[in-house]
Amino acid sequence: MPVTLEDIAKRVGKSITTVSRALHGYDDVSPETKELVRSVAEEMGYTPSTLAQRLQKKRSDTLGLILPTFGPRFSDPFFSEFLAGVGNQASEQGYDMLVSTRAPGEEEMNAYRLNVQSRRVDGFIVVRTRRQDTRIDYLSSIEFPFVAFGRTEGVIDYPFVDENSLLGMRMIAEHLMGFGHQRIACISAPPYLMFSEYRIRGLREGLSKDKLYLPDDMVFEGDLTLRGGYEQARGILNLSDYPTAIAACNDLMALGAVSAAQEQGLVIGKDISITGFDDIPMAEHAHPPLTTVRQPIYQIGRKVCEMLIDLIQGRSLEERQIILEPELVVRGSSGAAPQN
Amino acid sequence: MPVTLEDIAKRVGKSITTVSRALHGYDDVSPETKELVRSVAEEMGYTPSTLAQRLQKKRSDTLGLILPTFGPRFSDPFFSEFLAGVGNQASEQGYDMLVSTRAPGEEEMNAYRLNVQSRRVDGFIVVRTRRQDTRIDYLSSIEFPFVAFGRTEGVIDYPFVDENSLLGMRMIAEHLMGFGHQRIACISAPPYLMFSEYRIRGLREGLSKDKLYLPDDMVFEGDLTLRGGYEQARGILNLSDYPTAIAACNDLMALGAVSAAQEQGLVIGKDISITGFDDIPMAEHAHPPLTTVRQPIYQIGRKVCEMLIDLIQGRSLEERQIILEPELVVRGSSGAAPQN
DNA sequence: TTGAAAGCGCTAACAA
DNA sequence: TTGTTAGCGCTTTCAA
Repeated sequence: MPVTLEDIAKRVGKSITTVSRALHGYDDVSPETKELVRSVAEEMGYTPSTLAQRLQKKRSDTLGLILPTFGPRFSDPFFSEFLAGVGNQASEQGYDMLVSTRAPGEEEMNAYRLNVQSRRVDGFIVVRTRRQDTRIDYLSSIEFPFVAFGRTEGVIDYPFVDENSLLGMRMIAEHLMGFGHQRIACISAPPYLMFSEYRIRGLREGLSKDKLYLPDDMVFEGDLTLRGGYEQARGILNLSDYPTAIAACNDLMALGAVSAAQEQGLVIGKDISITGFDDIPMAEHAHPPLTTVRQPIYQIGRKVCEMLIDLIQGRSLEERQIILEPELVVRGSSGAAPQN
Repeated sequence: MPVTLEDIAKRVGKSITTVSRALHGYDDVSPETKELVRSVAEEMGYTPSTLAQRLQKKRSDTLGLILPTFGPRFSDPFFSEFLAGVGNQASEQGYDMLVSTRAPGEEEMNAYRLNVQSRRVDGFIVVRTRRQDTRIDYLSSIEFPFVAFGRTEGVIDYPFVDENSLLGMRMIAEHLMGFGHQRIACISAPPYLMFSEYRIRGLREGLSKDKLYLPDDMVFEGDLTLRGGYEQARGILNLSDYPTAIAACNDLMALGAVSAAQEQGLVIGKDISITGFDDIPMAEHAHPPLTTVRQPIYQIGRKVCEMLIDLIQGRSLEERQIILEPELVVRGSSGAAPQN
């Protein structure tokens, strides 16, 4: 049986209240009592029951994070790194993190509702935002604390952190055009995701500066996985007059595309250029290393978490809506457009 | 303010006790009351306070999972998949999952102790076991429920799930020997990890069947990351008379090794064979796809979680110690040894 | 079939 | 400086 305040109280011959206050360092307890209580608590190996503390304080000191995933073989390096960021920040600030995975849909919404209503978490971190995002609609409507990683369509009045995808893809466009590429394909993300639009638009806008166009039939929708990138790239490479560059909307798909191109005997960065987005650790160590746009995922995780805790504790955020400027990382997977 | 039992009690003009029993479907409540209570609860949007329930039941209904990670750029596909398995099983059985990341060491042990003593979790899942594992020593010594993924040195009397690494690497050895490889290097895992020993030993035993040897200077210690595999492989390829095959102890390092070899202009599966272990999703989609040993990571996660819940709920396990037989997956990264 | 009362372990307002 | 009391929201004996 774990040691309780009562056990200590009995041992030192004081009331539970006094013991509680002594342990919290309140200064309306005599130094001697304080010292006594502390040493006895230490000796008895006392640790307060979080359950009891939480019930009394009416807080769970817990942050919720529901990862949107499809199928069992979930393995997105992006999420693991984000998770590490959130998790480390949370534990530094004394918060627990409740993690689960759920495919987008009703089940997912139920998970949000259950966690809210049963008061299991004090706030949520919402990742991979959608153009119309029922999670955000719900949390906003009940004024439940949350911070989003990403934006949604329309006017946004909730706190979020996002990277400037538009600019990121514009940089990719300029980079590729600088290499003389004129025919460029895009492997995009599912259109219901907000960043999908930003990234395609960024690419379009970038290309238009040199009077280049990205026709709709040069946009191939991928599912953000390696396999998805691989499959879309195969489709692209089967075209009679396939493009000289492929800009994928995340690194995983870019890596899949690299794989498909190599399978056809193409030399990446020479016969064809392929770019990604995110700069996951693997991007640097792929062969050839991937030209991509860096998002400081771990740092974003920390930041989002910190904002959420501020929100929960009623502090006002100095920055409520943060858009990070991306950084182009040029590596071997992109090069001069082939002449012919 | 959330709806409480008391609110409902007032509305229906009954006692809190009766409401509680009605909602739990006890049959010492009249059908009418039961029906009334239920509809009112529904209408008022009642959800019980987990905090209160937990305090009263003296259970947290929460499973702990502390991922051992080094540094911020944590992105191990292996863990994400395992996490998904554990998480899905947990939520199906009504358990929450408390996840955190900690580098092995004192901080990590403190996290275990804190979670135990503050009664934040009912049990732990211990991953990536070490030869001498203080986490397991600690949990065993206080008889706290846990299930390990992996084994430790010596006699084992705790519940675990593990794959047969020994056999897995033996299969790799046989596979490579079948292709005529005679000089084989190993990129191993940090030696404090238990599976590191099994895998090296498996490789050794396998090779010895054909009277081949794995000298100590052909074992290169990697850190299980892409970069680690890359760096060790570069070292290996710098040897004047480098081996014709590299057996890495996990897929991530194998992929790093592939990258290093390709950088030297080698054709994988022809000039040099490289194998992995785990069969992470990426293994299939790498170029060339990776020959490896499959571990059903997601399923293992589910199983470990299920066992832990059985343990917590006092059921006896039908199988307390499970060793899964591995499956060799032959793909393009391995082939006939080059002649010369 | 129902309710009163106790208690899970803690914090905090108030009184002494 | 300390203790008494109440209460967080729930479950569960015990008595009616």
